[in-house]
Amino acid sequence: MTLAATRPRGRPARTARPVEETRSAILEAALKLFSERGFEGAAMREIAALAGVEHSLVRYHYSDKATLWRAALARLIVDMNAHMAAGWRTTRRQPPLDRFKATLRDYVRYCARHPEHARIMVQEAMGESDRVAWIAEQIVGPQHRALTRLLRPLMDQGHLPRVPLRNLIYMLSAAAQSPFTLAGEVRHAYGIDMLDKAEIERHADALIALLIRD
Amino acid sequence: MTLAATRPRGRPARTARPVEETRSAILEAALKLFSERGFEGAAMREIAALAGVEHSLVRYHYSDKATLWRAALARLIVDMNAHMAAGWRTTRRQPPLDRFKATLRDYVRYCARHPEHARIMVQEAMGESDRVAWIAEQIVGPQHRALTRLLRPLMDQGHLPRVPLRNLIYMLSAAAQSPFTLAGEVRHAYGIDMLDKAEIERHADALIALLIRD
DNA sequence: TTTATTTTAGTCCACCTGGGCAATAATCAT
DNA sequence: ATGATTATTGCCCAGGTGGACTAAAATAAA
Repeated sequence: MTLAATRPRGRPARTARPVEETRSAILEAALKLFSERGFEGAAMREIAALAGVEHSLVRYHYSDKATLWRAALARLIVDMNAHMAAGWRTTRRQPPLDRFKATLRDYVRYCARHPEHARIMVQEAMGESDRVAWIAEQIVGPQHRALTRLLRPLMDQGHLPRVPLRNLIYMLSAAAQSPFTLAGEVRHAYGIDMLDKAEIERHADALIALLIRD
Repeated sequence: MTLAATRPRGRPARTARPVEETRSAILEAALKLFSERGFEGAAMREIAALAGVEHSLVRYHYSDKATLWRAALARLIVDMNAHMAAGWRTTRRQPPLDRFKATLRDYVRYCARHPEHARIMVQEAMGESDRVAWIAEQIVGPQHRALTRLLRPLMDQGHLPRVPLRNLIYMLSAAAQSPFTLAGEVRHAYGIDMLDKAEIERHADALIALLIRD
């Protein structure tokens, strides 16, 4: 009893964009909506719409909602590692303390560009879902091990406050991320756009001043 | 065509608990679920169930989902103000720097006991909802004004790093909250319970060491 | 060419969602 | 005692949800 002139089923003629572009668009949309509304709050149909695609296609590429979530986060990590590694290489021959300062600044820039990162971490870190375990194992573990190697010698030389490394890492990351994670709040409370280049650098300066003792 | 022996409609005989207790239970449940799953993710029926109440009753006391959310957050603020004000009074005759340290410690304790607070802030701070505006006006504004009055003289005396106050406030709060907001992650990554008394005090020590220069 | 695989879109479903509404006992005011 | 108000429940609804399944064109393989 179909009466409206509906488009026929199936793959449309005139092929659209290449597959990798489609997958990429889906992951990007997923990241945005998961970070804005949480896992349950983000609807797959909405993610599909944002990626300009039908909702069944999302389930074709990523069979589950959970699978989609994991794929989106995996991409986030790859991006972050690439960003930080690039910055790390460009400071190759500098003295360790300067190198650390540059890395901090680089991390602040990353936080500004990818506020979804911290937001998703917070959203998932409480519930009983197995997503927490996945995050802890895939992301937090490696990241903290790397940070420990970086921070310990600096602390031994007195450039950092002498506190348990674990606590320092959590304070450091949170302090770097916070104004960008809460950018909407800052905008409403202060009328300031945290994504402004000058604001980002100002915050990097503040973080360095807070941490480093030289 | 009802065939099962269903309980009759209406208020049940043998009155249950007093109203204020019911309302309180609802707000508590709401706070828990909103913080764990976000505004959209938390279902009113689930909130009701957690409060041991039928879902229509939630809508009787708090007509909207949005209204319920506001009521829950309002209660959170009242609790926080009470907690912090109490601590503030007990340090009455101490020198300002000691008083500030004690306040920091007290704030860390509050963060440990109420991780929902920070989690909800993060969850709402991005979307376009009017809840962000509400938070900025009702919570962030007053809080930051009070903190500014507290921090400025200490910074002038060189007890704090000389950075823009706004950035300092965001870094300070985030650093205090972070390991408790992410308690689930910490548990998975380090096998440590952040709600343990010793861990809480350890983090307070770390925060004080990070901030204060004397 | 024919055939199999890949990538896309449409449809259906059982379930859950927030909200609306009526029923009803408890409580309070008169 | 009676009538209004308060606090609670049960039930209904239109709309949205994730997921299973089908239809069909594009592409690769034979």
